[in-house]
Amino acid sequence: MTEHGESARGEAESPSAERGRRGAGRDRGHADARLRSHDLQLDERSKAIIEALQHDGRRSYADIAKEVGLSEAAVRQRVAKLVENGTMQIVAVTNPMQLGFQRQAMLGLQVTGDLAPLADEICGMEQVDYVVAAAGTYDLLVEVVCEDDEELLALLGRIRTLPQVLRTEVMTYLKLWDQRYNWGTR
Amino acid sequence: MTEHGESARGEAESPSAERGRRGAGRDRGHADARLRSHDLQLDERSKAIIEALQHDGRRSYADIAKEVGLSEAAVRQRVAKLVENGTMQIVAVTNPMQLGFQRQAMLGLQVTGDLAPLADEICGMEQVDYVVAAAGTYDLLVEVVCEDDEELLALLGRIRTLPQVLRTEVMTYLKLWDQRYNWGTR
DNA sequence: AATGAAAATTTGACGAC
DNA sequence: GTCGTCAAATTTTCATT
Repeated sequence: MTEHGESARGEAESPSAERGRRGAGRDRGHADARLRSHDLQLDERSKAIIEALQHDGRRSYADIAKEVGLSEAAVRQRVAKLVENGTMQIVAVTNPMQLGFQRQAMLGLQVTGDLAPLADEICGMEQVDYVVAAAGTYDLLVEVVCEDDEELLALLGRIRTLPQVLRTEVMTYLKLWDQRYNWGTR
Repeated sequence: MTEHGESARGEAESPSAERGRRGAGRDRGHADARLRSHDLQLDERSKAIIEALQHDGRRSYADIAKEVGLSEAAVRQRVAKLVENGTMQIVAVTNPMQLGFQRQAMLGLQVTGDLAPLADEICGMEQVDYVVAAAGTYDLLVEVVCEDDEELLALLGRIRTLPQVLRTEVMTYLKLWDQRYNWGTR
């Protein structure tokens, strides 16, 4: 079944399906904003389904069904809906460290001018995995993942060269303590 | 993703399976550090497998096999190994916004004393989804996801009350631009 | 890594609540 | 609209090479 595979990402283009928290796909605005957060009211069983899949995205529907007290078909339908909604997506997430990316950092950028085009340009850089506009000291927060210091240095050079970037602060990661993705079920 | 997540930061039970990037699980130290990043050399087919699963974590092995030119069994074995290693994990990631968490922020903390116990305590707060020790202006970067401003305010109150926290800067998220999780295959 | 057979799961359709 | 049952198709598992 390529299917469910497909359906799962089928809409890859589908908005929220594209991202979870950091590390999830890359969706930006939600294309289908039909469903607003306040419209969503998950019952306990859907939450349980999400929790199960947050632990193991390939767990069988039958297995989950037994756990939450629904039929396999019901679980399947709910998962499909959650994915269509963009409420959830099932994906592989990789470990940068294990893959040889040993230098991660958060960049705090103070910029001038229109944020959108700048953000787009920065998003286009392959070492960048997270770009968010913020209110506070920095206008843009950018998380980057590099193989080593040399790559980070080169990246900083490119970013600082951008005309709109006034100041760049580098917050090098020393140790990652915690990271979660269990929204909606806490 | 304990895998990469985990390996990155922990060895949760399944290491990387527990986290991707932000938003992935919550692994911290890697128990099975057998595999160090520099030991890892993925061939093109494993990369292709990872890429396929990054798009759709439930895609069938048979389907992937056709695409990468391996047998189903081979794909399955490689995936199992990648997950065991903590290089990758397949999980559901949810969209905070869609689930009613409309206030996200990055907190920059300046602290004193031993970082570890403080980081652990902050990790224990349910609104916290990402804690990283950094070099720079802030000792600790904490990403939080709240339902609303009231919850954020309450959380800030708790954090600022902690004896070790000298200063807290709040960088409220205005717009999420990009978020990726395709490490290892860029 | 690949093959083949057995077991389990997913899929799609249909009916019921 | 959501759920459950059922049979068919597909996939996964496991032993084997």
